[in-house]
Parts: sequence; structure tokens; C-alpha cells
Amino acid sequence: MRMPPRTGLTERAVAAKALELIDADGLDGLSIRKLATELGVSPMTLYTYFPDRDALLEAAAQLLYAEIEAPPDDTLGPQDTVRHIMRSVRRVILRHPNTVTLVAKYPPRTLDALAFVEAGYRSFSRAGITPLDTARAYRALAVYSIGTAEIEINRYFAHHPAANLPAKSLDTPTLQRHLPNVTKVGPLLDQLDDTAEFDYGLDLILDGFTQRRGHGDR
Amino acid sequence: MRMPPRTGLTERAVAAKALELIDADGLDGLSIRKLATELGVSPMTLYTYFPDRDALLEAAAQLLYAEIEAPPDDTLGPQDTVRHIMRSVRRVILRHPNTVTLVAKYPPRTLDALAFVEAGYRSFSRAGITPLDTARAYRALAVYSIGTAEIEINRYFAHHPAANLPAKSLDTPTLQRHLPNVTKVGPLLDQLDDTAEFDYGLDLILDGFTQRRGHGDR
DNA sequence: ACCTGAACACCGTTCAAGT
DNA sequence: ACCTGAACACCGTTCAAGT
Repeated sequence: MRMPPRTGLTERAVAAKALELIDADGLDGLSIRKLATELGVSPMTLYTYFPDRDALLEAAAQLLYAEIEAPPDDTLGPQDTVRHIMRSVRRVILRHPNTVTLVAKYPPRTLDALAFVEAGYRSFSRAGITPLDTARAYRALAVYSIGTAEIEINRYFAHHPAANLPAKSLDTPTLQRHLPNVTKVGPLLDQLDDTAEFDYGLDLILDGFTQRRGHGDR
Repeated sequence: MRMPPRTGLTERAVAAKALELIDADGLDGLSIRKLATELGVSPMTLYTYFPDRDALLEAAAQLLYAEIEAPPDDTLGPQDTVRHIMRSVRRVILRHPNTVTLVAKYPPRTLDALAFVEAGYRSFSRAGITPLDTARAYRALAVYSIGTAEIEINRYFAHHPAANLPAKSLDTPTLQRHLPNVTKVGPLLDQLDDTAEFDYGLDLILDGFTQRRGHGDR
């Protein structure tokens, strides 16, 4: 039968501390043992709250999703609503960079985590956009936010050859001979402004959807 | 001084076996010890070929990138070239689903791995597209392919509430009351066709770039 | 139900040594 | 340079037991 915790812990408090440790030490830096020590309990106690490490990580992701802000009221149209939400998504993930693989793996599930999704859907509904078009837009936006987060947080282009030659990369003459276009374009990759590119790509998606919606082009 | 290997191993052979084991057992299933056993050497031998586990994973990613196919000749325009390459990227990653986090983390670096990038850049160059616009397009396409891969391989929408209610999710009445739009749209998410959505989004990006290129809208 | 310590079956990597 | 076995400092999780 259900017993009150003797340690004062809750699922939420455990997940919140996990998120904190992930922020500080990375995903690999979070161990059940370390988290337990931090919370002042034995490692096995945590299994009272979560069945395994994966479930704990999933719960941490839900707390992160709850930080995403929707527009304060329902006055904005779908485009501005999406822009507002997507920028918040980006800021939240950049605030918790070590969680990016969790965001890619676990979708929002709790009421708080789904609040931003509901707000986005609601703005689409108000604009008369069909549920199917709404689903397709959400999918594209999920792809975009997760792809962007991975690229930005892993500093994907900072390591790109000819963008910023790391020690173990090819030497420039070899690169120049075999891959002249990579040599030419590469250095520009790391100079792009992440925020500007994010807004640019987002506009591209929004405009594309606006133009094609309901035109049966699928 | 440089000595020939006494085990017949090469960096490439080690990385290839690593990729094989990742395909079979997942990223977490690949341990240095297991890989060594599989190759018939002691675990520490592998440190002759790679400084650490990360370097080994990076090398496996390079072998994967080398599988991506560029168009056979230079007759296609940039749009068709990109479509050809991007579809190959998707197929290759879907063939090696357990590597998705590696693809998100390590950009192509070796000559073989960069072949598809060079082919893409070359088609842009032929069409008179500036290196800067080329870099911006490559970034958007990298975001798109990585985001798509994560969503598809993690079956992101299969776990989405109201798309396919998992055991621990909210019950439907609660969902219906607090998140009516999520309830309505959710079930459609998992019904979208991955291949169709991929092509749809890719066209959207390509059209957007074509329309805006050089219009100074940044 | 909640909490624990001990044990099991693993890890990646350092170290000292052998060829 | 190439290869090894032993050891170090960890893991997540199972188990048996205590409240």
C-alpha cells in the first residue's frame, strides 16, 4: 500500500535535480549514484521513483518542455504564434545544451510539457487550418527545432574541415586539390550567425506552409 | 618508430567492425572490450589505433558518410543534385539507425566522407550560386537531414500523447479536457508518411532558397 | 510502499611491462 | 611502435532484507 516518502522526495524533485546535474556535468556526468548522493539517499532509493535511468531522463525532459513559453494571450495569428513558441524552444534548449539528445528522443507528454503544443495548435485552429495541415506543420517544426539544436549545440560547423581545421583533419593542400569547393565554401560555414539563420529558416518554413496549404501538393 | 601491425589490423578495419557492432547492438552496446574480443585482440590494443572511444566513433561516422551517393555525373542542376544527395543521406542513415547521434555530432572530415558535399557544392557553383548562399543552403540541409533522422529513428511521434498512448501517458479524458487540440491533432501525427513528408519539406527548402537567393532578405 | 547495503556484471582508461 | 594483463575508478541494476 501507498506510503508517504520518508525522505521528503518527490518524482519531480528527483527529476529537477537530475536536470540540474545534467546542466552542470553533461548527460554522461549524471549517474544514479551521484544523483542519490546529491539528494542524500541511497542509490537504490531512486528506483522507488523511476523504474530505470531512462525514465528519469524522460522526466527531466518533461521539466524542460514546461519551461517553453507560449504567447500570453490568443491575439496573435498562427505565424506569429509559431515564431514566438519556436524562439522560446530554441532559448530553452540553449539554456540546457546537454539535454539535446533527450529532446530528440522524448516528446512532450505531461500537461505542463504539452502547454506550448496546445497553444500552437489552438492558433492554427483559430485560423481555420485543418488538423492534418496542423499535424504536418508541427512535424516540420519539430524536425527544424531538433535539427537546429543539434547543429548549434554540437557546434557542427566549427569542426567542419576548411571551416576551422582541427589537428587531425586533412591538410589544406590536399583539401584544395581534391575538394576545391569544400575549400572555398567551408570557411564560411562557421561564420553564419545562428540566430539569423534560425529566423531565416523558420520564415522559409512558415511561408512555404502558407503558400501550399490545402493546395493538394502532396 | 613506425612498426607494421602484428595483428593485421588497420584503423579502417577497426572502425568498420565498430560500425557493424553499432548496427547490431546500438551505440551503448559497443564497448571497447567487446570490439577487441570481436577483433581477436586485447582491449588495450585498440588504443594503438584510436586515442579514445570518441575518436573510434568519429571514425565509424566517417565510414558511414562515405556510403552516401552523389549523382553519377555533373549533368543535373542544383535542385536535382540536392534531391539525389539528400535522399541518399536519408537512406544511409536509415540503414544505420543507431548512428544517428554520431551523424549529429561529427561532420564529414575524410576525403571519402566529403565526396557528397563536394558534389553538392559543385552543382551550386555551376549554377552561379555564391559561396555564401551555398554555405547557407548546406547549413539548412544539414539541419533538415539531422532533424529528420532523429524524428524518424526515435519514432518521435509514435510516442506522442494522443498519437499512440503509451502506458504511462495521461488518460484520454484528462487530455481531452485540458488539451483539446492536442487530442484532436495528436492521432494524425503518427499517420504521416515519413518519405512523403521528407520530400515535401525538402521541396519547401529548395523552393524557398530559389525564390530568395540574392534578394538580400537577411 | 519505501528504503537500504551488498553483490553482479559490466564499463573506459591508466600504468608498467614485454616485443 | 605495437601489444598485453592487471588494476583503478567507476557504472546500472538485481537481490535479499529491513521498516
